[in-house]
Amino acid sequence: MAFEGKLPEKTVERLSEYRRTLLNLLAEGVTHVYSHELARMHNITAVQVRRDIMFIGYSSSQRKGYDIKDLIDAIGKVLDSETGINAAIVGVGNLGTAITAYFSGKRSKLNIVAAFDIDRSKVDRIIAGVPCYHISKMAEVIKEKDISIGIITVPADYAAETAKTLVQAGIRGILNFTSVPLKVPDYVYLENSDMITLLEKVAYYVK
Amino acid sequence: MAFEGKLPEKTVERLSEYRRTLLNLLAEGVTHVYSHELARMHNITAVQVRRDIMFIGYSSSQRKGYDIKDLIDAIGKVLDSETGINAAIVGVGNLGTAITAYFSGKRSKLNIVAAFDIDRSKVDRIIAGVPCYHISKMAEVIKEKDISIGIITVPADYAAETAKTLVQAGIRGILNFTSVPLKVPDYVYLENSDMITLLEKVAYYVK
DNA sequence: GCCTGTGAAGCTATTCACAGCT
DNA sequence: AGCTGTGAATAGCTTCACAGGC
Repeated sequence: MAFEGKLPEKTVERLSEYRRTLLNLLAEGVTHVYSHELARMHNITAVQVRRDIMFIGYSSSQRKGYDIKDLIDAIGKVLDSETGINAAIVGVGNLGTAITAYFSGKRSKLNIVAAFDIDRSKVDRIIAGVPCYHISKMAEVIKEKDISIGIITVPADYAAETAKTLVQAGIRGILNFTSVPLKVPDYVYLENSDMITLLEKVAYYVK
Repeated sequence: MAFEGKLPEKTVERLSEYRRTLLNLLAEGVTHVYSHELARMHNITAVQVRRDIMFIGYSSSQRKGYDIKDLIDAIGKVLDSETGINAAIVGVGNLGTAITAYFSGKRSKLNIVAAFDIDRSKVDRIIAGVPCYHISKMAEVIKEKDISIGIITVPADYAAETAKTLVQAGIRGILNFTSVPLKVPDYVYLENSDMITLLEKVAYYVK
């Protein structure tokens, strides 16, 4: 019966990863896993896996490892919102399209339900299963569709104003794929993913 | 005179970010910054900035803040390889194209010099300034062009074999954008960036 | 015997607090 | 007076070591 405060960031990330592995295993007909198996698949230690699972308050009833189905449910219980969460993507370039496509029909509790772009040729079309609106409609559509997460994949020059519009429209979380550091109020959760930094990091350690 | 062991991971990431901000400031004609200014621009504390700069052994000579040009050089001295580093991207879909485009002509010490895909319609063309080869040529081109970093943006099903081929071809670092956890030998530096996990993380904290 | 759950130790990263420079 | 550089303290994360269950 998982009921706890906030989990460590790293644990949240890994739980998301475990879950996908577990779903794959389940699809292959596997019913149980040991912590050391899951660990090996993720290149981490078995203790780490057990620690993470401990955080969500799940316990394996058997000694045949964790019951995969139960574990998936337990992870869902802490990671997912009961009501479901809607996200929108702003910037339907290559990156935006890639991310949208990645998601099409994957999750049930977390969905990209709208895309926005300035380019009139993209507007009013369906991109990877998601309807695309003109950016001038952002605030309106966000409220209408109860969207709480904004994914920013616009060119750098538009990043700041996009973030501002999203915040004003009442978004609660932003996933920023631009290299521009954004300013958002405390109540908005901001996660950055900067490819240039990632590549420079790899380059540093390769050197 | 920066010469030190290995920097903390987070410091490496932030240095990369500082550098881009500093380059922008320089382009605007600014010559000096205080740690607290740089900090505000990145939503972190001034101590953090100073600590990071301390790690690279740079000292501001003046009390007018850090000399931007000098600081950029100092960061370059630790982050960049003297000889330059070449990278290749495997998988020229939307994501691969986006990343390649992001990089076109940006860095001088770090360049994407080749792209690979199975799709014959993409092969032998120039994608965002980078020549695209058929994946069967991977090992050959990697050796020929002295490529030491591989960026994986292929569909999940091909991720594992792509990594294997890259490693066998002598790559030293991998930047993995698929959601598949990869197995690589110790001497290969692996960095993962998983959009699904990032989005689920935002969803968790928004909830 | 082999696996899980977990207190305690160890390590990494951030923040505090302040001395020193100009 | 206002900024930088840094030892010391704290917080966050991972690993060790082992008790307890089948």
